[in-house]
Amino acid sequence: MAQFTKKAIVEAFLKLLNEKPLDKITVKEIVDNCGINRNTFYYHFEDIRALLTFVIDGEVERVVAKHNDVESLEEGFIEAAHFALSNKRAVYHIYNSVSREELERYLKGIAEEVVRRLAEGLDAAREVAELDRELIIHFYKCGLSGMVMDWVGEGMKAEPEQMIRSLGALLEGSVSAAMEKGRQRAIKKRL
Amino acid sequence: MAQFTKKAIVEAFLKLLNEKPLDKITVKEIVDNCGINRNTFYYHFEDIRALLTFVIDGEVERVVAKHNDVESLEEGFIEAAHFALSNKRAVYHIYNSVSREELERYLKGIAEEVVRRLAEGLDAAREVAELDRELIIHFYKCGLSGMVMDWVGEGMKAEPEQMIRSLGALLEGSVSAAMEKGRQRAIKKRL
DNA sequence: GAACGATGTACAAAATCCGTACACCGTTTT
DNA sequence: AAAACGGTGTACGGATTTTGTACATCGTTC
Repeated sequence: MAQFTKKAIVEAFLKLLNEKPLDKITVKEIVDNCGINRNTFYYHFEDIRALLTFVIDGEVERVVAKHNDVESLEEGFIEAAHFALSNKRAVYHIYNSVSREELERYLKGIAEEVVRRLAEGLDAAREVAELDRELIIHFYKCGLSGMVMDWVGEGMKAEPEQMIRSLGALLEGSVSAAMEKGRQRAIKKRL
Repeated sequence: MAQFTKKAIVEAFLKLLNEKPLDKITVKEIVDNCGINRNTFYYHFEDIRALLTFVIDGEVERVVAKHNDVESLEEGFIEAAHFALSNKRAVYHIYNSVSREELERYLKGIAEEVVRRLAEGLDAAREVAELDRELIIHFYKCGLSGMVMDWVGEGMKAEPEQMIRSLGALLEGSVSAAMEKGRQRAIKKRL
């Protein structure tokens, strides 16, 4: 497995993304930048969009994977935020090259996984109507992804640590509270 | 060119060398550490010794290559010294795992190239008897390699910048002076 | 002295990478 | 308008690299 070539492509891509917007980057540039053949690029990725997806997915995976409790999930977020900060211009260029819709789709995908994990951990022992459960998750998903979207849109100024810690506390507390209310309504309905 | 696999091997090796002495490191460990097949190691290197040589040679090359004048040569040295400092334990483990003879052979190889370049630049226009010239180069070669040897042996405490700058000045001045004396003796002899 | 783990080697198969060539498209130049 | 240019995506054969498996050897351990 020449895992390393693929990594080199990603690195070259991030490097270029720190210099210019996505649509100014060509396959040839990437390829020249890490000294491989153009076909090798196409062997690993369908096109530049696929490469972008791969990079983002990789980051996402690093956030979500193996982070099952709230604390380690926070760690994951902080890691990701620092990655974003150290590639500020890259994130900026992605943010401005990709449509809002696509970005939100990505972010909500992550947020959903995150909230769902949190909820799973919290309401494991409780009974909550599926509908309420989904509604609540949906709400928090939007809140979370919206926050991240705005954070990037506003130039990633807020401190990741502080922001994420307090967001984490908020989530942990209010998700369980909301779930509880949902449970009570579910009980009421049943009577 | 899977240049990247070879690099990964080197990195894994350096990482391990930061943890334990050379003779405690196995091929399997290296190979496991970067997720490749054991044969892939043997495809790139004959054995661990060859890998060690490769690593050192690579460093040497970075020092000597493209550094033709005294100033840029100093830069090269400082770079190498910083590499050594950031891999302090690795250098320490190499230092203690390899025989003094071998180490000196390496160091003198580098030193010779360095001094010879310096001398070439300085006595290009002068006439110096070959014998004297070689003697002088030999002397400075030993001085230089000995200094480095001791620097490592004493735990690389001295500041690289300062050390190398003053050593550079000393070399530049005294090599040319020595060469001059050599030239005068050569003239004397001729009469 | 048997079991073990590491080494170094051999070889065939699989995976990866490269060179070349081609069709396509949008932009720029003439 | 036609030609030239530069980028994209694809195809394919051949070269290079990586892997799996197996084996003989050697020093250590039990």
